[in-house]
Amino acid sequence: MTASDLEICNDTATALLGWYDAHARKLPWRAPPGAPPTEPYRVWLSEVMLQQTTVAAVKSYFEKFTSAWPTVMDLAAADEAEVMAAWAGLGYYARARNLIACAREVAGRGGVFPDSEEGLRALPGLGAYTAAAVAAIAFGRRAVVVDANVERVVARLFAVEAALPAARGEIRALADRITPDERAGDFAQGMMDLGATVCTARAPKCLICPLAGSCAGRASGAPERFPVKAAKAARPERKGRAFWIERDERVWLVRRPGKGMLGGMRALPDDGWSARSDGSGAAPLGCAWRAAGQVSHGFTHFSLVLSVSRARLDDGDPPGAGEWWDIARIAEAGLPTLFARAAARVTGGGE
DNA sequence: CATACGTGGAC
DNA sequence: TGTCCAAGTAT
Repeated sequence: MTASDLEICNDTATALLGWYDAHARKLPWRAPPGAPPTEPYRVWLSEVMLQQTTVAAVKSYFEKFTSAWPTVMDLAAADEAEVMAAWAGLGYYARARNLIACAREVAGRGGVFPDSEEGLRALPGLGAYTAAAVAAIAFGRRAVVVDANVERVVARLFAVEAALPAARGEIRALADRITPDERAGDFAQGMMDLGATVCTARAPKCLICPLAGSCAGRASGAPERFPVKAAKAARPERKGRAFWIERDERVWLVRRPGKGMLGGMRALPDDGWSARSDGSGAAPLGCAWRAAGQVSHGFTHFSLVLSVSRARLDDGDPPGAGEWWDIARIAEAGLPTLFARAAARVTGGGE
């Protein structure tokens, strides 16, 4: 990098930090600019919750988790089923499984998080982004923090023509160039705030952007063209069935296998639908089923039309392993949204 | 490098 | 209404 390049990068960091000082969003897990950092537990918890998830969706979950489990030691000692149920509705449930595993690993270290990016990266559920974010935000380490916001801001700033995901390496190298040695945590959060509120995916607000003066994307006249993205595959539509089995004001719930779709979560019994294929259509019991409606649900890589059937089982064994759950307390079962919607078809609650 | 993995909001 | 998108990680 030439001396003049270096100057441009320093100016970028300075402008971004100045903007952050004045415009930082106030968030429950965030220390104000310049203040002592939030404790590592809260930074880590928020970062895991925020993976592929909007700030608005995370807020209530963050409050719920920090109230129930104020420290990483509390979370490590928590009942797994309670943690999974508390996560219900937030999606990407592998995060919750990894959250528990990570808390227990940290508890084994006396409740102390590693303070280096490399040490953090070795923990379950912490990839390149989260390890860098926690190192920078909680420990003030210089780390190159690249999430979707930073990718977009950097791709526009430098008018990166290569398409994602192949452009990841190039964008990361550019992000490295503009990351300052000091205040790396504020810089990272400032870049993310800028991406979330100014340099937005659609209709970027270049007129109020602190980096507009040096932005190649803006100079090109079409900043919204960046980052260039590869075309996505079409998502198939699958059909499946779910079964509401009722006895004495209770419903039969199962727990899904630890891995795969909705892994580890409570659920209604179903007919084995998956991203790869429709369900078998077969009911788990030979009894009088009544149709209770349909739920259309979009997942990331496929969409599902789920037909809900109900039956009363007054005597005899319910199918497989599971538990009878009080219908009046169905909201506390921690059903993922798909099954919560299916249950609502029967109970009339929610939708 | 590609794929599996949730959900809700914006347009 | 359908499509895109969001503070990604694991395999």
